[in-house]
Amino acid sequence: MSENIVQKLRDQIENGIFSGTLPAGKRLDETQLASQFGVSRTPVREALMQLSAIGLIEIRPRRGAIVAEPAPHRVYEMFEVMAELEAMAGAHASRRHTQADRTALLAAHEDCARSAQTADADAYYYANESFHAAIYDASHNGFLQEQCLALHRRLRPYRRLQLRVRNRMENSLAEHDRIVKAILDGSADEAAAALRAHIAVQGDRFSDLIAQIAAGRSGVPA
Amino acid sequence: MSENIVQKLRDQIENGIFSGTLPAGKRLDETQLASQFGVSRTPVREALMQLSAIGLIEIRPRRGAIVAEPAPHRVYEMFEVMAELEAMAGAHASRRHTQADRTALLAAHEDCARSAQTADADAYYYANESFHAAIYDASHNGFLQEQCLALHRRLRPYRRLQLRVRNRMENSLAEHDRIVKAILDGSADEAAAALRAHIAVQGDRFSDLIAQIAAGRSGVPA
DNA sequence: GTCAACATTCTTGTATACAAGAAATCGAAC
DNA sequence: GTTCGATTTCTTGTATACAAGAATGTTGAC
Repeated sequence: MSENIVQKLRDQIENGIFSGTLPAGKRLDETQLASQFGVSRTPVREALMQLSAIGLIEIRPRRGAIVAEPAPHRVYEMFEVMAELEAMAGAHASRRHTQADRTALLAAHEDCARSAQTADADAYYYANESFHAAIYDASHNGFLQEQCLALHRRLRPYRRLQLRVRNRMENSLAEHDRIVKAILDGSADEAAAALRAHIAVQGDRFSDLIAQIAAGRSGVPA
Repeated sequence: MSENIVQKLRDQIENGIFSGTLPAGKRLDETQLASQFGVSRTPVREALMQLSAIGLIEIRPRRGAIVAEPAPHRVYEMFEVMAELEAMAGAHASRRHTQADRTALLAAHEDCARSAQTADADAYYYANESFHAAIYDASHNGFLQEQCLALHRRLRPYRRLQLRVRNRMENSLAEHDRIVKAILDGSADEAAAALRAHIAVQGDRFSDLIAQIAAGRSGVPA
């Protein structure tokens, strides 16, 4: 029961950030959070520090914590790194996968296909997470797996926006197909290239989105 | 002056870990550390949590913190990831470097050469850090730079052991030469390959070292 | 003599009190 | 009317007190 208070707080605040209840730039008052969750400031501070370590919030000395608001170009940089890490995971997976890995990867892939067929964006979203997790798993590099999961998680809110884009699900599924084939074939370079492209396109789409928003803002008078 | 207490504690403990004063597996008693540094337990706890976030120590609920003792294969995994991140940084650097980047990279390279000539392992060690930092810098991807610096730092104690190995400095310098040429030439693939090899060899050497120690331990009766 | 259970002690986890720095507001002077 | 400064208030940073769980040692029974 102990120490889970911090964990719980961390998750709650994190959810608040992902769900938009706590928008970027929002100030996080320790006292207020403490009374809101019915605990003292101590565990709140610890939770905030953990979130700060992940990069989700920013703690400015003596000036409190705010929800981090990474500049768009920073998010793009993160997608660049993510692409490379995924490519690496794919390359290793293609060389090291076991029979169990094959099974898991194919199962996740079929889940994605099902969700795409019914055009269920939410279901696709979760199936997609499992798909990528299966690749990390098959890389048989525990550290790489951790890094990928952490970054994947951190980019979640930016990826989520993108499934709305027209045909994104179909395209994504086609890309998955190429990835699966390469991994099961043991073609490390092809797997890496396919994954690199699969992720890079998300960074590009994110950039487009930002550009659109910027254009919309400056073009249309408020 | 405030908040630096935590920073200071973090650095002190970190130094203790790197220097071996706090060996892996050592239990870190909050009360003891607090009285040792003349502060209360609160900032000590915060420092420990930060170190835990980096992965340098491990906090077991209700059972205190111990200096992390990553399994050798985990360290090897970390070198694998480091190799890929450095390769990525090198590739980007070769495409994006500015005149200032060239200058900085060459200066760091020459520093390394000087240290190697005088066979000054410590000096080489620091020059080498600057050399790699210059590459991260030239990648013009701030997030990648942060990730590289963090991992580089975390692998520091394992890298440090290796300069003692015969001819390691000369070989390292030759590898640096290849890397510099590739980056300044704008040959992204060659830069990536050179850096990947440069780091991978360290992982291999680490493995050899572990194997040697294991063999020595089981071979020679205590 | 050994094993198990209970009690004691030690350490962590949480709450609260206190101190110090930052921000905001109010007032005065230009 | 605006700007600069001081005071007050609010929030964070640190210390300490208290509670709860884990580890260890002792005692008793088999």
